[in-house]
Amino acid sequence: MAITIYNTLTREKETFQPINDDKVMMYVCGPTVYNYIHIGNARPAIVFDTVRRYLEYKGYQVDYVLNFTDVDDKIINAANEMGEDVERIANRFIDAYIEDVYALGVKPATYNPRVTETMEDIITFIQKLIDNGYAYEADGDVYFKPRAFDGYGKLSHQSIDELRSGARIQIGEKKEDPLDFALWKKAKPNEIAWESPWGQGRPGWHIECSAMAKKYLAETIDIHAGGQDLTFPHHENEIAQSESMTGKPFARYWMHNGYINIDNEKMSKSLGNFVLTRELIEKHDPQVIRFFMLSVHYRNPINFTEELLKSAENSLERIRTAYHNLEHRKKASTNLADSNQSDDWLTKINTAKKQFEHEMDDDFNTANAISVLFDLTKEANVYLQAKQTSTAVIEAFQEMIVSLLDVLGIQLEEEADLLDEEVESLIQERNEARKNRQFARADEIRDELKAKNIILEDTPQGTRWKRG
RNA sequence: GGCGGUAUAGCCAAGUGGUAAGGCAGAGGUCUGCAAAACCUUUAUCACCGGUUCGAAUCCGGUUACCGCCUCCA
Repeated sequence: MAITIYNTLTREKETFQPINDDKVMMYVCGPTVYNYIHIGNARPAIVFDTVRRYLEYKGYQVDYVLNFTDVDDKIINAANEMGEDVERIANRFIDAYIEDVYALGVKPATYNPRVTETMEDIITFIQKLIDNGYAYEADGDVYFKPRAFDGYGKLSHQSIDELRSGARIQIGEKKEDPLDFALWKKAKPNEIAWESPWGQGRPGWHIECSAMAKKYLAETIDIHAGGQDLTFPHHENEIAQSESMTGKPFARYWMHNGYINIDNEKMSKSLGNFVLTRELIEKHDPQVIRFFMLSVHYRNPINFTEELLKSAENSLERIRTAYHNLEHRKKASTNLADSNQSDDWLTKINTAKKQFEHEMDDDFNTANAISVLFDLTKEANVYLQAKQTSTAVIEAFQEMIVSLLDVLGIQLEEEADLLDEEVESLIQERNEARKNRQFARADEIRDELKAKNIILEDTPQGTRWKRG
């Protein structure tokens, strides 16, 4: 079955058909690097990484571009406040971004272009827009004229006149029309700047994405993604710039993720309720954070609370436990079990795979895909109740769990480390005690180990342990 | 004012015409020396009103509440 994607441009789910049969060109708007990222920034990173992983799972080669906005007003302000130069600040927070996001299981992008490294292309791009009559220079600034572009408003589904009547648009002194937006900003004295045909200055915010997508991908790309709030004006402006420049559609599918609220309130700096990703990672397993984010459809809002995160942790633990119980049982398994019966289970496992794909095909419905994982977990647990199990079936369960979790970007912990001799011998001693029905001593040992964070579980196949 | 979103059990969350997935939490049971893990059972007519339909959480109209974008913002 084909993948369908909800396209903001058409407001419909559409069958995904990339320009090239086996390759996908995907562009995701990255961060402006003037601070550590909060969990709202982490959501698109996780969500679109999952989209990318699924596309790869389906056999596509994905060229994934995520840009860093490493020069703009906010960074310049931050630099002034901190008394550092723009480049240092940007580098520091780019490193921090990469650290945070990799901890959350996000794969490295194919390209991470930076504005400061794309200056030539940006300037060429702007010049072409001026030459073609879509933009004009005014005292060292360059502005784009949305009215010159026919399709302006098609992404956010606003008519240009309604936008105009929006009371908050202010007329800049140099703009010919209040809707015009900056492609190039003249440098203030002593401000970081680049040489251009219009004098010293730096790019406006929107032009970088148009230039980078073209440079690293193509004039028409497959998927362009970002947070919901970028729809207007950022993405609308990108479309205007790119399509004015090339005369071709900019992106075929536009994807936008929903917001995160904190305790049912919008996360905002003025409310002081934003949660930095790195602080959260210090306190919580990043895999749990990722699992939590994916437990809601990417277009819906997520409410974040510690309680909900705890609930997600318990949920994920169920899958992990099943995996580890399979691992423990594998040692006692043989391949002598009735093969017909095994085939039934292998069929069930394969059905789960198909179901998982079906859900992911449907606009990356990770919430439902996760429920399929729970179904698979349940099947595995039921299977483990059998007196005799087949190694092949156990391994098939494990492989499927691992491979589906991998699509979601979640890895199970590595093989549990070995216990030291002292603990081993305590477990031995406890088993002896149990054999001799000395339960008081047995329980004592169990409590003792529990205090060391080692939890014992007795099964018909022997005692298994895990870290608490 | 324009555009859009959301309202489903104690909590979270899927579900765009056919009689409510899944998870967490709770209760009862099975298994266990006791636990743990697991399994079984158990908890909803889907914000409200009206309409279309043999049939609607799902379509249409209206109401209410909350939220987002229209200005930097994931």
